[in-house]
Amino acid sequence: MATPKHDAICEAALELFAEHGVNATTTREIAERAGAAEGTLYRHFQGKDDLVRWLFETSAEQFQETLLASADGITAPRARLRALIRGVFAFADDHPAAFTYLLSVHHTGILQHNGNASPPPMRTFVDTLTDGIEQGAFRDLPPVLATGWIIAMAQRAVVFLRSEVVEMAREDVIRQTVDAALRIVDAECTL
Amino acid sequence: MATPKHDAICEAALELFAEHGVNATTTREIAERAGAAEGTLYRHFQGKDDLVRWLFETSAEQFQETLLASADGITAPRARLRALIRGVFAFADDHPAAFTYLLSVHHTGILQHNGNASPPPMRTFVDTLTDGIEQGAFRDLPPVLATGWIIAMAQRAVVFLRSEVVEMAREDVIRQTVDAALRIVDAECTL
Amino acid sequence: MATPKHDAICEAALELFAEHGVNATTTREIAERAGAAEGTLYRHFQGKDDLVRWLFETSAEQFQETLLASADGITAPRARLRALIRGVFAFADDHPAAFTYLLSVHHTGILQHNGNASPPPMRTFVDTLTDGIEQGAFRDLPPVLATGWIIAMAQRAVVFLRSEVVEMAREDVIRQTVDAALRIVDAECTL
Amino acid sequence: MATPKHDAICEAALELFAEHGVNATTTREIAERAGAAEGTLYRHFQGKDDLVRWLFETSAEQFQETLLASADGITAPRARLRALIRGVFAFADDHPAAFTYLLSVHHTGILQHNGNASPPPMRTFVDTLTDGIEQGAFRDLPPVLATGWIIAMAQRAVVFLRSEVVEMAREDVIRQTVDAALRIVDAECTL
DNA sequence: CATGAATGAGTTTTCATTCAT
DNA sequence: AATGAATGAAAACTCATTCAT
Repeated sequence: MATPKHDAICEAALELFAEHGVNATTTREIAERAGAAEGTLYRHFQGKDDLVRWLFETSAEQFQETLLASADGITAPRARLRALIRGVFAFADDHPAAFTYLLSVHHTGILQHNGNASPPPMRTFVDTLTDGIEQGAFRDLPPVLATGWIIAMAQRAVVFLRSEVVEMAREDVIRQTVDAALRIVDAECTL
Repeated sequence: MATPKHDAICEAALELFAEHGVNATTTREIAERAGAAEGTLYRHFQGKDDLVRWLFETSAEQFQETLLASADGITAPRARLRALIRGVFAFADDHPAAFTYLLSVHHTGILQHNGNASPPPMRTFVDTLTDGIEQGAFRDLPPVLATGWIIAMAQRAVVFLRSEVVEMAREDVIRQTVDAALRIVDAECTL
Repeated sequence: MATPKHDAICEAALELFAEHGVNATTTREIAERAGAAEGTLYRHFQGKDDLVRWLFETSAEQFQETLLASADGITAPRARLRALIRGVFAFADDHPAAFTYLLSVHHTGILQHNGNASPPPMRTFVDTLTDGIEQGAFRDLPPVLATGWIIAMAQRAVVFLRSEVVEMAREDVIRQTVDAALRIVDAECTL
Repeated sequence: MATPKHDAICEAALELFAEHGVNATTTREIAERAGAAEGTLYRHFQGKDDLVRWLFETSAEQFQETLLASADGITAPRARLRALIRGVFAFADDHPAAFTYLLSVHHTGILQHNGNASPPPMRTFVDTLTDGIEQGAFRDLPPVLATGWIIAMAQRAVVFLRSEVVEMAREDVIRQTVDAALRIVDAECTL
C-alpha cells in the first residue's frame, strides 16, 4: 500500500488538486509530476474518483488528528475552543495542500458525504460548543451554526494570510481570529 | 446583445453551474435547458470560459446592487453593517443560483481576479468597517480581514439554511448571524 | 447584379481568399470586411462555393483580357510571346488579389475544371507557341509543356518581386524573366 | 516516437493531404485510414496543425536528401544542375504524396516559414547556381530568382506528366525540362 | 435587397481508462 | 508493480446556411 510510487502519486495529486482543482487536473499531469507512468495510478486506486475520495478521507483524518493534538488534555470550553481554532491554523501550516483541497472539494459535488453526517472535524467543534453551552460558558447558540461560522472565519483568515495582500504577522492574524470567535460565543461577552 | 436566446442561455448556465459546478456542466446541457442549439452559445460568447466570466461579473454586479439597495440611506456604521449582512441573505434569496455560483467559482481557479483587487461587494463592507472604526463604533480590526470573516459567516449561514438539517426559522438564523457579526466588530462588546 | 454590397463582397472575398486561402476564410469574415451582413452573401450567390467559382471565372476572364490587351496587334511569335509574358506581370500588378487567388485555387481541388480543357489564358500561350513553332521561330517543343514552364516562371517571378527579400528593380525582374523564357523556346538560341 | 501507429498516421495523413488538401482532410479520415483511433493522433502530435508541420519538415528533408543523393559527387556546375533537376523528378517518383503535399502546403498560409529563409532544397540549387556563375559556366543571373524558375518548371513538368493529358514518354519530359533549364542559365546559350 | 440571430451537422480536441509488455 | 501506447466516448468549438423580420 505504501510504495514509493503510491506516495508520489498522492502527493502530486494533492498539490495539483489544491492548485487547479480536481476537475482541472488530469491523470496525466498527476503521473507526470509524480514521476510515474499514467497507468501506475490504476495499480493503487480504482480510478481518479477513488483517488479523490481517498485523499479527502486521508486529509480529513489528518485534520482531525491535528485538531485533537492541539486541544489534547484541554477540557475547559473556552480554552479548548481557542486550542481547536489554533489547530485549524496549524493544519493549514503543516499540510497546505490538504487544507486547500479539503475546502475546494467541499464545494464540489464530487463527494457525496456519507449521508448528512458532519465530518469528524466539525463534530469536534460542535461537541466543544455544546459542552460550553451546557456549562454556561457559552451563549445559547445553535452549535452547528456556530461551528460553521468559526471554521469559515478561520478558513478565510488562512486565505488572508496566504494572499499576502496585507502585511500582518501570522500570530496577530491567528490571535485576532481566535478572539473574534470567542466574542461570538462567550457568555460573558456583552453587547 | 439582449436576445431571448442569450438570456435563456445565461439563465440555464447559471442554474447548471450552481447545481453541478462549472466543469461538470457541458455546453450541450446548457443549450438543451435553454432550448437553444449548441452553436448559439458561441454566437453570444467566445466560449464556455467567456460565459463563465460573464456570469461571474454579472452576478457580482447584482450582488453589489442588492447590498447597496439594502443599506441605502443608512449611514450609521452599526446599522449599515447590519443592513449589509441582511443584504447578503436577501441576495441569496432573490438570486439563489447567482449566489451559489459566486461562491463556487470563487474557489475555482477559473477566474484570475483582475489583479488582487477586492471585488466591489467586499469593498462595500470594507468601507463601512473602516468608517465605523474611525468613528469609534467598531474596534480596531484590519477591515479586510473582518470583512472576510463576516461574508464567510453569512455564506455559511445561507448554506446552513439551505441544508435544512436543522429546523430553524429563517429569520432566526439571519438575526443570529447579524448579532454574531456585530459582536465581532462592535467596540462596546467586551470580553 | 452589380449592387454596392455585391461588389464589396466580391472584393472582400477575393482579398481574403488571396491572403489566407479559400478554406481558411469564413463567410463571416467576408461579410465583416465587406461591411455587409452574413446573410447578404446569399442574396448574390448560391453559397460560398458559388462565390468561389464566380470569382475564379471573373478573375480568369480579367487575366485573359489583360493578356490579349498586352499582345494586341502583335503577331510576330517572338514579340507576341514577350508581350504575353509581360501581360502576366501586368495582371499581377493591376489585380494582385485576383492573381494570387487564381494560383492558389488552381492547386486546390475546389474547382473541377470543365473537363481537362486548358483555361483560356493557357490557350493563348499555347496558340502563340504553336504558331511560332510552325513558322520556325521556336524550337519544336510540346506547346502545352512549354506554356506550363513559362507561366510557372512568371508566377515565381511575381512571388519573388512581392517577397522583397532581394532588392531588384521590377523592370529588371520582368526583362530577365522574358529573356529567360525566350531562350527556352527560341530556335536561334543555341546551346 | 517511432511507433507503428505513429507511422501509420503519418503515412495516411500525407496521402490524404496530397489527395484532398489539408483542410479537406479530417482527423477522423486520417485515423480511419491509419487503422487507429482518433485520439491516438493526439498522443503523437499536439494537434492537426502540428502534424501538418511535422509532415512538411519531414518531406522537405526527404526532398533534400533525394537531391543530394542525385548530385552526389558531381561538382561541375552544369552536370550538377542537371543532376539536381533530375533529383526533383526522382523525388516526385519515389515520394509522390510528399511531393504533392510539399507543393500544396507551400501555397497555403498554414506554415509560416521560419523567417524568410529559403528551405534547404532551394539552398542547394542556389549554391550550385552561384558556383556556376562564379566559374563562368552560367550567366550572371540572380541565383534565387533562377532557382525559383527552375524548380517551378520542374514542378509543372511533374504535374504535366501526372495529368496524362498528352502522351509523352517520361524520360522525354525530363530531358526536355533539364535542357530548357540549362538554356536559361548556360553562359554559352546565346540569343 | 438587407439583416443577423439561430441552427446543427461536422470537426477538432480531451482525457480517464485499459492492456499488452 | 510498473509502463506508456492505444482507445473511444464525450467534450468544446466551427461555420456554411437558413429564415423571420
